Amino acid sequence: MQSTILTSTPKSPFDFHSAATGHGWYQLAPFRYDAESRVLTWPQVLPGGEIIRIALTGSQAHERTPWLRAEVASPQALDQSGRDYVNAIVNWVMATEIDLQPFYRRAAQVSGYETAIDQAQGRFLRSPTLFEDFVKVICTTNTTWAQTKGMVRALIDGWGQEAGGDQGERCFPTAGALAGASEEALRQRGRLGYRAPYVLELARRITSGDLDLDAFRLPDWTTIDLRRALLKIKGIGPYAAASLLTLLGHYDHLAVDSWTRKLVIPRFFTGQEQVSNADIIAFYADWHPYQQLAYWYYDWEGTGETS
DNA sequence: TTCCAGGGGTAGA
DNA sequence: TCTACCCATGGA
Repeated sequence: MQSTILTSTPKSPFDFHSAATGHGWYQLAPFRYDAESRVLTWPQVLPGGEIIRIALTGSQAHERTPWLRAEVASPQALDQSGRDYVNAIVNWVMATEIDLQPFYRRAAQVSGYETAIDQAQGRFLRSPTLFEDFVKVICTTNTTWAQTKGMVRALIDGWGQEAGGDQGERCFPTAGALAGASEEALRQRGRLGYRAPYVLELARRITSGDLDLDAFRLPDWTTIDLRRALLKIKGIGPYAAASLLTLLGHYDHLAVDSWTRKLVIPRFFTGQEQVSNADIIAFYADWHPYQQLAYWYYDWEGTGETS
């Protein structure tokens, strides 16, 4: 096993722990996060089929110069293209390119965002591929978090490549691997239930070249067009599209779901009956284009609410 | 047993 | 665009 160290410089400010744990993704396999040592690890298939293991660490909010460090264990030493590939992946996963300063400038004018600013919160951990994020988002719909974790685990156990190592780790399955599965197997063994045809169609469209998820990363999408394109994919509805928009760095579409209402109404609409979703969207309108960050990174716990 | 989880597709209006 | 209805799964 060879070891390669790769380093990069995220946009300032950057806090590795905040970036890793900003939302629940770090709890989903094949990610593993050690909160004590603050190391995020996962096994990764390279385009050539080689399996590597990535261990990420990074700077804390108050360090003068932000840094991200990837320790890569691979069967053979990484060549330049392998290093470039891993570099691109780790920076994508940690969302290091996002400039949070405009959001902080706005947030500094109101209370409730002191923790977010102090701890450099505002990034959302992404999976190495958009396929993985699309599947995981589909696995969060109309179910509990415990079951989401179970579905992702079952997909990895059933269709992910073995990563070696002493704990029987596996990679997240490629689109090709899931495209070859039967719907029945995804329903039962993958625990996807009625989501199975959605994941299967997604995997098959990608494998056939009918759908290129990476096109969604292009910077020239308007949020409204991107959302419209996401909604055309089977299994992606308003909630899932909003989650994916956030992961893709579009924060100017606030998705109001049952959880949003549970947090926002008692805090900002006390005593009001019949608060509509439109009322909540209007409440956040002057945060444009950071509505989603304003909602997500408000210090709900600091106000007695739980999140 | 029944309900429901930070939904989504479809038919029908 | 909106509403009713159905869709698997598993924990409470």
